[in-house]
Amino acid sequence: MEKVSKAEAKKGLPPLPNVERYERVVTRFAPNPDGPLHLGSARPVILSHEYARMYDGKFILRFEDTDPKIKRPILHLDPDESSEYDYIRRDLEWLGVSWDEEYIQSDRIEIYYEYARRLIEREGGYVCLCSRERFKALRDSGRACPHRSHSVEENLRLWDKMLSGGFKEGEAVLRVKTDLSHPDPSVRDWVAFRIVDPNKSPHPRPSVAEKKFWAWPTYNFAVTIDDHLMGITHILRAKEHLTNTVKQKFLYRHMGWDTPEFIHFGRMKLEGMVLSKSKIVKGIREGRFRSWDDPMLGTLRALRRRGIRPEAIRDLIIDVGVKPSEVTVSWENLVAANKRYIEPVAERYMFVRVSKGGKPFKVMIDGLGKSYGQLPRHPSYPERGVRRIPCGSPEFYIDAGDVEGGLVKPGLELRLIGLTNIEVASVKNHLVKARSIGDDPEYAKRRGLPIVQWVPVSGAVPVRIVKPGVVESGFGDPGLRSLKVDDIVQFIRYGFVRLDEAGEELIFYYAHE
RNA sequence: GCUCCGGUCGUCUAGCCCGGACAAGGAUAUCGGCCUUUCGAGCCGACGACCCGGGUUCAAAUCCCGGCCGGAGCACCA
Repeated sequence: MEKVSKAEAKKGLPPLPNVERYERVVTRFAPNPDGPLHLGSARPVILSHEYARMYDGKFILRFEDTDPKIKRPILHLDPDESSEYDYIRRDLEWLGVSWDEEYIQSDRIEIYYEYARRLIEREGGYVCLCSRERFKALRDSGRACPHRSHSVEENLRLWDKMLSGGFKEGEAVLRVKTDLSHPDPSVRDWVAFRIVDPNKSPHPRPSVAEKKFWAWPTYNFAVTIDDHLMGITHILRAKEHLTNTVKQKFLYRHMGWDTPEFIHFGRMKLEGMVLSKSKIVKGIREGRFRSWDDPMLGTLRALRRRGIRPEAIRDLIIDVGVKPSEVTVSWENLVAANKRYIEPVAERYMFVRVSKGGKPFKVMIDGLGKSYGQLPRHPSYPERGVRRIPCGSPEFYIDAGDVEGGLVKPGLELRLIGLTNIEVASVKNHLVKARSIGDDPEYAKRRGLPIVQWVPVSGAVPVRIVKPGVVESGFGDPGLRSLKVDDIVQFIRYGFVRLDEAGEELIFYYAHE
């Protein structure tokens, strides 16, 4: 009860500006489907979705796949995906985000063509035949290119030629008239459509490729048309889009449309995590990462595999809010948010590591008068009961770190949690001899004995734990056999882990302490 | 280089628009205590910040100017 209310007590988002101007708040998330989502992309998702929810509005998912050449969309990431771009949908669903409408821009090319025509007719755009270099030279000195003064008729004729494949790549573009003296040269008459040869660079989606489009809208054009057509009222995006907003406002003006509210926030990085798509691709190719869900990565699927809960990510993003400055969230902040969710549900198990060389440390206990140990499933919730851990013989594996760290030495006393107190007699070649000195936990407490975890040799379960950059091996207690894949448990004195694969050996992914 | 935008405890954040009850609040981390058959969780306490310099004002974290530092953009990418 306490913990739940604490997680929910997280402060909400600040109000959105000018909500009263609109009948209903409409937000959207518009990813380029060229890779799975990561923590950075989760920010616009969560924020947009959360605001839509907060105002009982509408949330739209829109795939922006209008570049078949440079940022080629990826259709599938996993073999079992039935439909195109499913990996994005899965990431969103995992995050707990649901959308009211979904669009794919490559299905809407003809719509953009229609609005391009209108733009030309409203004298807001023109077909430019300058080479890239020539236009740049003119633009940088604030001069118009000769095509800017073409008549509407001439522009329409050239536009049709663009559509019908009459121009090769680079020979013509459709430009939006802006301000030739705008301080930012990239704003001056920006490109709305370019030519992409459908034979050389077919769109990855077969249904689109077969239409053989020659003219492709740029991001700024397609976004503006769609945002208007879909009735988006509040656009939340990273501040890398600041100049895009400037550019898009010219198009809104040409078309006679009201502009929505633009809200820009800084980038969000996660300390020590690789988020950059290009770095991930490079790392996978070079073999430094196993795949898109390598535990070193900040992709959502990597975090999920490690046992990070989507609720924690949501809390974190809402806590960070919409500030325009860049933030680097520390891993500890995420861990703290995550613990709030997993600590109350994670049952306790025991795991011991073997030594570096792969050999386990074994302790043989003289005078152990019992055949099982006992551990509460969760110490804070005794009502969940206790687990009996049978031990056929008085032989146990103990953690290599405890022995190597000096906790286990002749003459020293310690307590095997939930089992017994012992006095160590000797330590030789990975074999510890000890004798039981009673089971009383009060004794251990009074004497301040170190309390360590253990695993009975009979029934010990081989365990591997994948951590960022390393894999640790050891044994887990027999109770582990009843776990299912995806279960998150706590290994006592080790940390939280998620069961990833259950075979003869159990493979866990490490979350955090 | 040019054009924008930012700088509050180690980290994240509230406050800044509309100066005063802010000798700056919360979270997390750290340290100490309590509790506990985990070095977990919980509870209590401690530590800890307004980038710097000027100006305006009775009064500045809040307004103005300069500097420094950081970020984003400068594509026929999204």
